Amino acid sequence: MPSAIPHSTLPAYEQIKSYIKKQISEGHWLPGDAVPSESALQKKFGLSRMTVNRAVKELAVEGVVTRVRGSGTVVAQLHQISSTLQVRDIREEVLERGHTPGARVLLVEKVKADKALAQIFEVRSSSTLFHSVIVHLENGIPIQLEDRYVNPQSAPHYLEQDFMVMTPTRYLIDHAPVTQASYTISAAPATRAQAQELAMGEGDACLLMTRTTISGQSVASHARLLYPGTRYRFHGLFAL
Amino acid sequence: MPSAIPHSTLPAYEQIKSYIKKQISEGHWLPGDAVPSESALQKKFGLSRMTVNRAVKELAVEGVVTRVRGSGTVVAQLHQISSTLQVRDIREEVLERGHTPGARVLLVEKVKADKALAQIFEVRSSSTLFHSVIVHLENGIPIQLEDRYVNPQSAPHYLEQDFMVMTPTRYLIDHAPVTQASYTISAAPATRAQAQELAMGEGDACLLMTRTTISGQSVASHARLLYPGTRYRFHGLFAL
DNA sequence: CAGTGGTCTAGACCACCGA
DNA sequence: CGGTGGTCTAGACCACTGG
Repeated sequence: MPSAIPHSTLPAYEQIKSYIKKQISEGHWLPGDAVPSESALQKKFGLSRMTVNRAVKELAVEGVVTRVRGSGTVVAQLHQISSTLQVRDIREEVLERGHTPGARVLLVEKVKADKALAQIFEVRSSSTLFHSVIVHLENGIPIQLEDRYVNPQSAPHYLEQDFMVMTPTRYLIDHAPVTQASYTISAAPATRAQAQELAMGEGDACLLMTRTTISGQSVASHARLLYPGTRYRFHGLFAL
Repeated sequence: MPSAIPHSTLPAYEQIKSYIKKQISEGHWLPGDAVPSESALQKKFGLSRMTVNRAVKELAVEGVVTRVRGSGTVVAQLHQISSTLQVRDIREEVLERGHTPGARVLLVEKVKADKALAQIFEVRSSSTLFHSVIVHLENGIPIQLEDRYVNPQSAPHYLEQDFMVMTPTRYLIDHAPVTQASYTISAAPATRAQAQELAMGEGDACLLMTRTTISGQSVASHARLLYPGTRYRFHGLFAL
């Protein structure tokens, strides 16, 4: 009697997951408490071990439980409020909100890498880099000042793009497949020039995201993304 | 001939994952390109379909590929630079850095919910709430101003805690199991009072995280966490 | 319709942990 | 040592997609 999918019902492994999450969220199983072993759950639900294993393994990936081979499964100690922070193309983000994206290209140029840039890109000082500065708009209002350097080796035709319609992020995604990226989020006051472009006051609080992406073996791009603190925020959601 | 784990080597499914990720990161397969079907990979690697399925399924969960039932698997369009942003207990974070945590308790009180708080907590106006304001220190330097409201129903003994040694976050994790949490990250200027507690200037840029956690059926806590923009940042890392 | 991925089974061998 | 989770197999039925 294979395939016990009860038709129009949740998959069996989802039911096991729900059961376990319910016990935890209702406080019956506290952090550190043991979760029934796979064989126990197998008997309880009348399912094969592979199915039970999938359910509990996914909960472990989600950080709900902790598994130790040879020892057992326990309710995770730290219900870390972790969730994937989506870092996406700003233009697509605006479109998704049903608003009108826009861009003002302030600068597109070649530059020689100074010491700091050379270190970030792991190239010799005075190597050529591409540089662009763009203000992104949402319904005509500035929401991001993008100051970006690009490695010519990763995207030789970067400077020829029309950044009014194709954002640098989008172009790089398509032409320099990302293998790694690191970012930091902090806060910074707007300089006089930045404040002017973002239509805010000098010294006003901004969100600053710096992002470095690696494509293949080389550093492809380094960007400083400045958001008006009052007009932009990152969201996250965590659900058991 | 079961169990073809080649001993001291990566699991078979990891090898398939590596193979696919390598093709993508080397640019052989571009976003939108088809990934070989499970049956094709099965033949290529000489593995059972379940093993192949696990490999590709995990890549789908990680956002590397997109799968459509009946259609096939393609390289994901947007290599979203998404990574789990860990939101953790500040004290544990400081300890992990090998530094000395500290705290100054500025305020611990009962309050009547005003309209805004009543809405957040989904209780009647003028219901009782707990309120605490604490400055968290790292090596004696202020790094977070925590202004938190707590639902008495979720943590009746909240006010009796010694927040010098047990952070509110930690206490709530242990006593009000989190089932959901939502947060936003934005930037804000420090008010005069905030600036004083955080040892910075009035109006200086701060990172502001607001976080609301739900435990069971009720809103357990709402916190405004203010970080000096120059002394604190969130990190993230994404790797294919 | 054939091909795809989604789910499931009933076994199996293994590495590891704690008693 | 027995029990745990980690991995794997060789089948299977199903829902869905596309031509």
